[in-house]
Amino acid sequence: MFENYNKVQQAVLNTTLRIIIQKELQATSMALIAKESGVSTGNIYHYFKSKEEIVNELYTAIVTFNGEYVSKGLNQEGTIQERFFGGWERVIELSKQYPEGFQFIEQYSFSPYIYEPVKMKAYLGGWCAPMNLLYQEAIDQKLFVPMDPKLLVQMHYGSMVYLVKGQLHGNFEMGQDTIQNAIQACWKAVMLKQETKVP
Amino acid sequence: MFENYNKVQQAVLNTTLRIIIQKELQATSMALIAKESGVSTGNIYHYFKSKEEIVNELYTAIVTFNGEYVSKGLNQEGTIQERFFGGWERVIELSKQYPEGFQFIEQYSFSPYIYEPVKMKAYLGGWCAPMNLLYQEAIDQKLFVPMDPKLLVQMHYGSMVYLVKGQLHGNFEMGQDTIQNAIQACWKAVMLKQETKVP
DNA sequence: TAGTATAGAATGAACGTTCTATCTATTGAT
DNA sequence: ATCAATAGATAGAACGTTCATTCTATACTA
Repeated sequence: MFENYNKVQQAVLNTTLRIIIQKELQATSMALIAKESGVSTGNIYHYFKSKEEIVNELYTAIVTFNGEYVSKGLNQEGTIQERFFGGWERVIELSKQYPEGFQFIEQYSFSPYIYEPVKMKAYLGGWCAPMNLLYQEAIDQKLFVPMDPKLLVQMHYGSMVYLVKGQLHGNFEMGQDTIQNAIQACWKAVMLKQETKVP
Repeated sequence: MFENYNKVQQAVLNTTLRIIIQKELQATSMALIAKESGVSTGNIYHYFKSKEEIVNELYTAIVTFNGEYVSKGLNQEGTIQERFFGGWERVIELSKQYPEGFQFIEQYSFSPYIYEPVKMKAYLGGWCAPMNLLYQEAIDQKLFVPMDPKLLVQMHYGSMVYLVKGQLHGNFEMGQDTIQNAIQACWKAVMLKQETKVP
C-alpha cells in the first residue's frame, strides 16, 4: 500500500493507520506509534515533520492507492454497463481487501484535521472523476436519467460505503450475489428505460 | 434539541457539538468547552462525570432526536410509496435543519470513542427499525425486490448521507426537485415492476 | 572521517480531572 | 419577618499526567 516509501516510513504509516482505526485519532499518540512501529520518536521526526504531516501523508497515500485500484475496474474495454459493474465491484473489493484504508478515508474525508488542499487533490486524483465521466457518457447516450452525474455517483458511492459499513458492523452478510444485486439496484436506479439484463 | 436537560447541560452539549464539528474531537478540550459555553470546568464536572460521558450523552440525545424527527415522516397514514417518500424526505430535511447533529452522528457512529451499548441502543431506538419494517412490508407485497430489507435501507441511507455530504462540500446544489428525483431513483432501484408514477 | 540513521531522555505546554473556596437558595425555628 | 443552618451551584486555581516535539548522544555506513 505504501510502495513509494522506505521501510521506516512504511512501518510508521501502517502502524498509524492501524491505531487510528482501532483507537481513534484522539488516542493515537506519537509514543504509541513509536512503540508499536518499532521506530523511536526521534527517528520518526527524522522522516516526518509532525504528527499532522503523518496523518495527511497517510491520507494522500491511501487515496492515491484507492484511485488506482478502482480505476483498474473502470477503464477496461467494454460497454457502459460492463464498466459500470466493473467499477463498483472494484470499490467493494477494495473495501474488503483494505478495510482499514477504506474506513480511514471514509471517516476523515470530512475532518478538519486533513488539510483542505490535500482533500482537494485527493478528490481530483482519485477515481471519482473517471466515474463521473462514465456516468456523463451514459447520460449523453440517453441511457441514464438526465441528472447531474456528480450527484448520481455520490449517491451510489454512499450506497457502497454504507453496505460495507453495515457488513463490518455485522448487520448482514454480503456474498458475491448480494453484491451483484446491490450494484444491479444502483443500475436500475439511474437507467432511463428498462431493458438489458445483467450479464 | 436537548429539551430533557437543564440550562447548564444544554449549554455544554450545544457547545461541545459545535466545537467537535468545527475542530475535531481531538481538539475539543474541556478548557475550551468551559470557555465557550460560559460554564466553569468545575461546574461541568458537577453535571457530567467525564469528557467521554459528555460526548456519549451528546450522541444519545441526538440519535433520539433524529429518530423522532424522521419517524414523523414515516408513520403517517398512506400507501407504502407515500410513506417511503415521506420518510426519506424527513431524512434530508433533518440534515438541512440540524446539519451539525447529522454530521456528528455520521462521523462518530463508527468511532471507538462511543461506547458499544450506546451505539446499540441508538440503532434500536432510532428510525432504522421502522424503516426496515416498511421495506419488509413492501417486499411481502411483491412491490420491492426480495432482498434483505436491512441491506436496502442501509444502501438508501448511504445515498442520502452522501448527497448531503456532497452538498455541504459544495460539489453540487440540491433543490426540492433534485431531492424528489434522488428519492425517486432510490424507489426505482428497489421496485420489482415498473409502474406507478410519482405523486 | 564525514554524514546519516537511530535511540531515548529531556522539555515545556496542554490536558483531564480534582480540590477548595465562595456564592446562592431553601429550609425551619424563633 | 428574621436569621442561622444547610445543601447545592459555581468558579477558578492546583495537580499530576501525558502529549508533541526537541535535544543530545551513539551507532552505522560509505
